[in-house]
Amino acid sequence: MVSIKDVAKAAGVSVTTVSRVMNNRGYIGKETRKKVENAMRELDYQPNQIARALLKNQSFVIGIIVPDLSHPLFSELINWIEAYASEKDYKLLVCNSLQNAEKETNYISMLRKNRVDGIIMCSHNLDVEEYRNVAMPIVSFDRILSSTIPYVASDNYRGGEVATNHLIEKGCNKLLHISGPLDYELLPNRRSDAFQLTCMKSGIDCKIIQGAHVKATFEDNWNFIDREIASHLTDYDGIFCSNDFMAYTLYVYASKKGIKVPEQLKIIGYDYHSFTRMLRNPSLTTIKQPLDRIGKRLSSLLINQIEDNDLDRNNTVFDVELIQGDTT
Amino acid sequence: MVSIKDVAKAAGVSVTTVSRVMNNRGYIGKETRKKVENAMRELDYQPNQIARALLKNQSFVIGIIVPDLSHPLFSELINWIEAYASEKDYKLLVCNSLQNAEKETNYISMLRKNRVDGIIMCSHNLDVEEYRNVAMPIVSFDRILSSTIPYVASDNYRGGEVATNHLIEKGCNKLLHISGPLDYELLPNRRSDAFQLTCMKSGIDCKIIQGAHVKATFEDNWNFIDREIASHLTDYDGIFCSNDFMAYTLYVYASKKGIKVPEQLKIIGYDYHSFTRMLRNPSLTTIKQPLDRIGKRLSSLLINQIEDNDLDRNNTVFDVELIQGDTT
DNA sequence: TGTATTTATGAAAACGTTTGACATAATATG
DNA sequence: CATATTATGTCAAACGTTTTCATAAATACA
Repeated sequence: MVSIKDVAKAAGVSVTTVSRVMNNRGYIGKETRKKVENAMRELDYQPNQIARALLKNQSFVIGIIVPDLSHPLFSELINWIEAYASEKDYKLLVCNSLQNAEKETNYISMLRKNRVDGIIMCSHNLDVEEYRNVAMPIVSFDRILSSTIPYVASDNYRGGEVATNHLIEKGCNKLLHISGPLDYELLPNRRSDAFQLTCMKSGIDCKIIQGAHVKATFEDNWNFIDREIASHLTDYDGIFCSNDFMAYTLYVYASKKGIKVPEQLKIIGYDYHSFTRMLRNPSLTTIKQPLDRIGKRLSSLLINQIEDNDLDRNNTVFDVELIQGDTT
Repeated sequence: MVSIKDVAKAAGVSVTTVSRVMNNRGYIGKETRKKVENAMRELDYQPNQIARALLKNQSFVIGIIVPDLSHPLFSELINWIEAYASEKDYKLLVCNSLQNAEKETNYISMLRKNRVDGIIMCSHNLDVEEYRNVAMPIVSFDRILSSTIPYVASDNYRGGEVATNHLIEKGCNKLLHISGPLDYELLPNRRSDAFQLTCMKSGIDCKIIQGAHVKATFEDNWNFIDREIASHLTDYDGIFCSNDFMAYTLYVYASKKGIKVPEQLKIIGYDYHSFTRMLRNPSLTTIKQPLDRIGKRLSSLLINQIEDNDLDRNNTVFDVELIQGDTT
């Protein structure tokens, strides 16, 4: 590959001068600049960013770890993160933890070895201390890792509250909530807290069943419903699902069993990612997380940290929005 | 950050020795090895891959350019590519061209500057010569770039044929095909060729309308149908859409207009990505591209090229599969 | 004219690795 | 005992940049 030396030789100047032309530093003669620029063009010179990164100790790469690359929630998030990051000249190294703790550890270590400038953690399979030891700018999506690691999330509590109240307002008396796994202390668990408290406040019968997994296929969800919910499905007149896939599967299941939605059973989901936006038969009532803002915020928060400018570095919680669909 | 020098100092040996321990080269005393390993552990030493990359002229990073990161076709593809690449210790730098020629050019140049080991091109907004000048291992998805750049695709012609014949077998007489943009010479255009030829062979009336865009939302598709198709929708009894989103939108449109699917109108799509796999109301009849195999193949083809081993380097075309859904 | 300032350029060190060329000690071979 | 082999380790160059320092020429100022 052609290096700065080749350019220097071709232009008849020193490498210093070439570097100065590239970076617009110091004084450069008009003639010299032209000679150098011509040489660069003729040789199709591509400055080696790796060398630069080594010297400056800054790679302009940020790593992102997600639990499932093919999940619309995360692919959309990555989409927005990339959009903002690339504006600021950062590139994205994507890692797919597959919800596997060992893989996640390995990815973190890999990112450290590769001297990325920072990490966006969207996958959470480790204990919080492990993230604290990373010693590198981090931001987190949907989980509090430590007081020094900013997080971004939608207002999960409010989302759960809005969803629950919506069902109640629509006349539901007996509510079920299908939550995600509640074992780790994740912010989406607040949806379930809100569900419970809101029901209590309104004096409404309610129940929570765990079972909405990120990586679940339609069949996984279907089987879960068949196993855990089916027998007392008619006991409920409103169900709040912690994600849209589960909500959609539940709709299909109920329909197939002859239960009319929304007349007999009302269903509300959570997320409103690309899948849900495309869905029209029926369209799903759901709670929208503003993935565009979340993604941009994750990037900007991380980049602020990296560049150590004293702009905003606070945890950010975005408003959610009720999307009225056909299922309530 | 702690460097090899710090480890050497802590272990009381030279940097060469530390390097030897890490890479298992040359002779190392048992005691020495232990001392070095302890020092590495104690200092939490992370060998700088950037320095390594500079020296070895190999970054173990591959770049991938897609037209839309949030599109399930590409996020699934990336998912599989990452799976295989990470097995082989390669990392993925993702780029989102947004179907914009200038952005695509910039990304290619960026990837060159960053000395990625190779590029997987899934976005095609430039003339073929531009790719030939890249001077770096490349593989391409769904487009022939040159005789030296291997491509991977599903058997688009066969897919179009299977789809068309399926409609005919189901009794359709007047067929419409909604194709993607046919301007660039892309392999998916073969679906349209196949449609036309198959109809001719069977002596069936047919028409092709361009309009299935990758980045289209439900509304975009809806408006397109409303504008271009609606008035003569009842003229057709079978429609082959070049992607599943268009097929789904069309289904919803037809239903809303009181046209019974599949009784009065049969609809078949193309892709069978995560959106379609989740869809059950109705499930879509479609042609499946094996994204898992395509993704793995793209990676392995590129890595073979990078590592210059004389394993298989041929263009690869994967069989498609008819997925029988409720819309035909 | 003399001197300070501005402009233009180059040499060399540094970033963190790997590696080929050596150096030395210990052990084996003849 | 001389020599070859094996084991262990050190030195320094190299990868492609940026940047500090030094120097030289040109210009400005008195």
